[in-house]
Amino acid sequence: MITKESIFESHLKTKGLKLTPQRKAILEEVFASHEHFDIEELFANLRNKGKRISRATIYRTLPLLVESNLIKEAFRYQDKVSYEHIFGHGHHDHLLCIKCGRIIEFMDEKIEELQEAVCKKYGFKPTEHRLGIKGYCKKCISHE
Amino acid sequence: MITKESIFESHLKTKGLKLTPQRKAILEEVFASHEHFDIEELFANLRNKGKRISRATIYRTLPLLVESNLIKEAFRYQDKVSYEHIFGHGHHDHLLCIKCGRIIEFMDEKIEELQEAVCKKYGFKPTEHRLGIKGYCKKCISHE
DNA sequence: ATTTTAGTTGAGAATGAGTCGCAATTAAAA
DNA sequence: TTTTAATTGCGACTCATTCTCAACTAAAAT
Repeated sequence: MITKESIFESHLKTKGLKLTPQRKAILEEVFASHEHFDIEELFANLRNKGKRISRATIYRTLPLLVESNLIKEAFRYQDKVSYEHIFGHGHHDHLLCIKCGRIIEFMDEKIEELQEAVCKKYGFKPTEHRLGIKGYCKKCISHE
Repeated sequence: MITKESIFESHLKTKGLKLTPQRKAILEEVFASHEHFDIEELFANLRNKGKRISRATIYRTLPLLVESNLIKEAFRYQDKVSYEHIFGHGHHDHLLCIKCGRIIEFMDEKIEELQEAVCKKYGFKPTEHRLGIKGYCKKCISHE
């Protein structure tokens, strides 16, 4: 069975790296919720569970999770990078409320196709794409 | 006649600010080429033309140009923010080659419409959207 | 004309996210 | 048991960006 642990471990193996307790703890914490998260939150959550893992280790581990295709950088908001899961989640884009910070995920197959078509037109081989729409969510419009 | 100067000046006026020589020089330099630029480049270009304007002033001025709707943040690449013109240029999105750094601008009316539709669906009032596709450009694919 | 008032600037200090060097630690392989 | 190589935490460091502040406009008020 393919689990996030097995994916992570095999990626580490290809780089001659080990699945240490710290890396395992970070992996678990990352997948402990389904929310977007940033590094500072992750650090704090680990602390709250008594895991004293240094920021440096977290900063070193997240790129490994990204390379493993388990998570990805989702967007930036107020100069912080937010990450989200890939494992167990389909691709989607984001609406981001600039007033309350709410994040709405959406997925539009037609938009995806059109993006493909654009790439084809320019002979471009995409590896990643990101569509982010900033504005005001329903609640924040009505409370204005 | 509406010029970038008049737009900038009237925006400044609404905030009780003045169009100083420094701000004017920055405005001109920003529009001196049609390329994307980052702050360090702008600073260097001004220096090369003998204008010794401090980084602080540039950092203070760019947000004013953004508020004036003359320029906008286009994308981030290697932790640098790239800006581009709005004045005199239609909206477009970007293909960014992660090998050679080439930027291809594109615009797809259909994608724009679909984004509008998504916003409508969620009762979301968009103020800005950004679609960036990273990958390999034509040249970099064939040279691999 | 002189003074007030308020915005502006440059220099450098301060901030803060992210990175790096290093000595101590761990664990697998020999 | 020894060797070897990866790993960790700490704190120093970097680098973009922001802030502070004293000196400097320039327009408005007197």
